[in-house]
Amino acid sequence: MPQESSIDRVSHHHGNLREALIGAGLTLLARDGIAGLSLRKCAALAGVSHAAPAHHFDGVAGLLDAIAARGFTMFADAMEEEAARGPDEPRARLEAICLAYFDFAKAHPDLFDLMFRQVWPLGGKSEELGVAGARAYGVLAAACEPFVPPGTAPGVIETQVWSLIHGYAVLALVGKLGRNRPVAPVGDVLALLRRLDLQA
Amino acid sequence: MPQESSIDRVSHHHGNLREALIGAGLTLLARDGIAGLSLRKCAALAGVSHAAPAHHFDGVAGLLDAIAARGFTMFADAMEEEAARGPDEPRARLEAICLAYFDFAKAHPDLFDLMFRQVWPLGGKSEELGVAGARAYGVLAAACEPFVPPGTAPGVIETQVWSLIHGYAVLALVGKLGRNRPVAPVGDVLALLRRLDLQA
DNA sequence: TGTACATCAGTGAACGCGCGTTCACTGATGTAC
DNA sequence: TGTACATCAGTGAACGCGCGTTCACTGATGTAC
Repeated sequence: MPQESSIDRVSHHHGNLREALIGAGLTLLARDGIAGLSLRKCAALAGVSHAAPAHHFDGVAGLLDAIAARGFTMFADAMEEEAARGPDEPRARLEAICLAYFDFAKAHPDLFDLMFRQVWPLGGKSEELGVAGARAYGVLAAACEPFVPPGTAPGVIETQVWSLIHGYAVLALVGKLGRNRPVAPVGDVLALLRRLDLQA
Repeated sequence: MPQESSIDRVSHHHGNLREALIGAGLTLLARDGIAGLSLRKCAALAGVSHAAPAHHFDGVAGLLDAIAARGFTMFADAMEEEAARGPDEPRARLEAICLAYFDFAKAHPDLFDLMFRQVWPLGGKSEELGVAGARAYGVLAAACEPFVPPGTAPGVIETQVWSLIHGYAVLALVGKLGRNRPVAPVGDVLALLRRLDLQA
């Protein structure tokens, strides 16, 4: 019987350490927040020495980029899945996507934070991150497309919808909305969106 | 001639170290970003040993709270000043305040980031921070008040306006808006706001 | 106006910590023949 | 199918760094008398 189990694997070769490190990063982010995320902790959680990640990522920056990229992929997937669950109709799609946007931010607040932080000063530093971020953007933009009146400058409608939902999500996470009123995701998100009075 | 100059002051008593440390924090934030902000660096920039701040703040957390509180005060001041510069009329006031909101975020991106980060997990940890944050919120809320239709639940209109402008500001800072189109603050902010179709 | 003294606000040395990175190394893998 | 060998992916020890905090200390301030 060949040694196949991944549990009592004796080899010091991991198999897919890159994946394991990204997974460890997501776990740490969820458990301890951004402050609890480090290259050494990811390595430890993946059960590997802290020098091992160097064979897979370009320093800690590379690991963070990869985690953020994974985040954008999960994010895009979540929006697409939610949209696919409802009717294939422009308004229903857009509303589903906005709800998924909010839910994702709420479910993974620290990952969400990392994603939008990581994307910034580096821009397209990592190809992978750029692609994943663009895909997520594309999902929202495509859902907005039916509502773009002819002659409107490109990007305007997306920007408006995006600002609204992103701002609501960020403020909800930050707890500021709780000062005067509790957050009521579904109702509020839809009310907010309808306020824009988009016409298909 | 008594030694009065603050430059060649010989005393190891600083005079107003608390203020100086907050000021140093703002400078570091503007120069090196959040990553470049530490208790030791603030002390160094204020020209004082790194053990000195302990006499004025409860650890590094206390210093960060104080810097964030100062940020909210500057923020509220900026919005009020911009509103005071225009006509005393509801719509002009609200538009001025939204523009000031955006401009502040753009002028002090890392401070803005710290403010909204600091306010979160701790809640009202620092009395000073809570008061300053509430004041900034109050400025925006007051400007929204004339647009609250009778019978509307409290906080709803503020939340909508706030989400929109905050989201736009955050996305602009993060550089995401630049992917498809440049940021055109004045026009875009106002177009966004008008989209809500508020009625006085 | 002068003196004694408690309090205040600094200093600077030392501590331990977790961090990212480097390095020589070694055992496993997989390819060439 | 077996052997030689280059490459790959780990180990673990060591490095230096900046961090926040603590501590005994000291000089300046300001109050009581």
